[in-house]
Amino acid sequence: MKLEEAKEEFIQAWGALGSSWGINRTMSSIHALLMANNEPLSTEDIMAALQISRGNANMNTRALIEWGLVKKHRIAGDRKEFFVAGKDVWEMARQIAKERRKRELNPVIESLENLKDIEENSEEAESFKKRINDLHDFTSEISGLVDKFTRNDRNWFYRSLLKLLG
Amino acid sequence: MKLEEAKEEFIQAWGALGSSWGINRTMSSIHALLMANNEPLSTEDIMAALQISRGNANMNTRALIEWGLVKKHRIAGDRKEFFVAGKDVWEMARQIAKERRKRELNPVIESLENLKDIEENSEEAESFKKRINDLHDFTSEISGLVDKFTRNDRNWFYRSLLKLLG
DNA sequence: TTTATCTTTCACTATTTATTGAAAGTTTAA
DNA sequence: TTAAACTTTCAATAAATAGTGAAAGATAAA
Repeated sequence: MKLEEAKEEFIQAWGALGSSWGINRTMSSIHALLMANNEPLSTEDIMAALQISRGNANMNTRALIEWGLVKKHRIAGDRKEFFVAGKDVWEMARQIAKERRKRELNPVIESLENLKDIEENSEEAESFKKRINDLHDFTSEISGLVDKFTRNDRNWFYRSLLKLLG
Repeated sequence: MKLEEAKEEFIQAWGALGSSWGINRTMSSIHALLMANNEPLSTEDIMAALQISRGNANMNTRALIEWGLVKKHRIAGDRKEFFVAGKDVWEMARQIAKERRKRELNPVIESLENLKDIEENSEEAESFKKRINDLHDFTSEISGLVDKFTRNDRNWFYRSLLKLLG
């Protein structure tokens, strides 16, 4: 397989993965494009490579920067902004986990906490309360795990993971 | 808070969580509705509770059954089909993890494997190969972890998790 | 300053995804 | 069988989401 061909297929696959995880296709394609290229790319490079508009390229590079997956990069003597993806896969995973925990897990946990004080005591109410409680315990544990993962250095998590995979 | 109010808020929250994870809102709302109600509900109950069409209710209950999150339930003397959600949160999480691994993680791993044989040896190609390799190692490890989680009984995973959280 | 270069915004448009509802299909009791 | 009760399908439509491009906003060299 040729390098360019491989890059394209990778951009394709990564874009598809993103979109099945609620991340827009262009955002993950840009991420893949930057991962596939060692050198920093400008907005225009991205526009050309993915055949997208300036506005779209701009919005999505900014989103990637917000997610901590991409950094701006200045090249001396050039006024353009360039972009590079982080090179460490574990660091990338940590950033994604961190963001998703903040954006999605935390609101649900909060919401479940609010649901705990139901005034009724019927059998139906008790059974509902139990489920909400189980769900709360579960999500809190997952949240704790993700927190450990995002806080600690990757070696710590890696060792634990290996132990777990045993 | 009143029970009915709590149920509605729960359906709301669960629906929102689903849609930020690439699962359609109706599907997760139905799941939440069934989790919130101990008794089996019919398609018509679901239509009425969520104000959705018959076709939509049917498609999404079927999807939930495919995902292993909901079961059909027959009530003696009634020709309708009724639906119930599984009661165990860990079992639910396992089913979801299992499905998503199959649908999303596995195709990416396969795709990354295909990208491994690049004929070029330039510095650029080598760097790309390394990233693909790292990504492959990472996703394979995650896949292995998810596999353990979905295969083993929950006590095993629970113990490991506690160790990890420890 | 001014002006050229680059970035951001946002109303509009296009695309994708979800939903409807009516018709076709299936099942079961009589 | 037949017919009522129920389920499924799918073309049409609606809703949600993503993308465009031109204009406005920055920024920095001259």
